[in-house]
Amino acid sequence: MAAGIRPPDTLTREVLELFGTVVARYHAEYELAAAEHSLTGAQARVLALLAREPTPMRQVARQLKCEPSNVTGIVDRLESRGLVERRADPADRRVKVAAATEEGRATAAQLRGGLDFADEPLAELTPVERTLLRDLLQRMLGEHTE
Amino acid sequence: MAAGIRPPDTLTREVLELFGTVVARYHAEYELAAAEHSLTGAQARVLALLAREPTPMRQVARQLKCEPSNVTGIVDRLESRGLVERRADPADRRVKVAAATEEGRATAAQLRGGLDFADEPLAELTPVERTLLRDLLQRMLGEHTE
DNA sequence: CATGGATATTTCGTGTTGTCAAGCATTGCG
DNA sequence: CGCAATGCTTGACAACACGAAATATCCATG
Repeated sequence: MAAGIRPPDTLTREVLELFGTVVARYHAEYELAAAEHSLTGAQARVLALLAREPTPMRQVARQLKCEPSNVTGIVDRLESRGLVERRADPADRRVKVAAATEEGRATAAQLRGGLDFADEPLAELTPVERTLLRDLLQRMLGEHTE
Repeated sequence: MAAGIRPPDTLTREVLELFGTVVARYHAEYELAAAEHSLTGAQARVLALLAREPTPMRQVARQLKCEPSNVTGIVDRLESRGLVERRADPADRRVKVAAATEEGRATAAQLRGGLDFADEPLAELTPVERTLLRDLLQRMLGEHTE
């Protein structure tokens, strides 16, 4: 915090590189798990989100960090497969609440189960290590939470 | 290792969730950093790759985990901006080696510098913690390395 | 050395994701 | 009421991803 200039720390670089690899792998695994249910990554993400709780379109967009117009298409495709449905919000007739159907929730559950990427190696770590990892990650995220 | 069945460990779930968040943030930051150079995420990834060392198309595809036909377009766009060039491989006239130009390498360097996401919070960790984080990540990746 | 199978790249067609601008309905405030 | 703000959709467009087919080159085998 003292100096604005940060020398190119080898260790930091190394960790960054590793994170990049982890991110890439995580993505690939997620995409793969989704594909097993004939879903794209984006569709799987939205479905997972809606399986948690019904959500207005606009909020979905916010959580996906994309434009609302984009969500329309994704939900369209999920809806046409019967995994999601649009409901009217009685409190505000402008908003449409997207909600996972019974089948949608089942698919989301299977999807979560199939996401075995980090699961497996994580199991190799001792509880102490896992706790440490969790804390480190939390600190990394805490710094940038808006 | 003993039992095939793994109970839904709360701590593991928590870490997984955190990884999901980290991945999401990493992606968003990367996309943003790329956008500042009028590049898409995919273009930035390929450029970073080629700035390291010239690489045949097919290997780029392998590292990107995508179809070779896809790389053609991405390199096309980078080439049209003068950031990348295609060279013939004297040893095998089938392969085209994509290489970053001088300008491409400069852009890649700037891009790396702008990737301040994990950098910042990582600086808060002690060297011991960073080392631990590195080892944990390596173990996670080591299990699944092909 | 010629034939043919494998490999590297590109092209084409298609679907999904993402953006932005415009449009429509509804809400809520002055 | 009038009117800006809000929520969602539509349309046009670029990028990206896949798969199949085309082309060129390599290499092993006969």
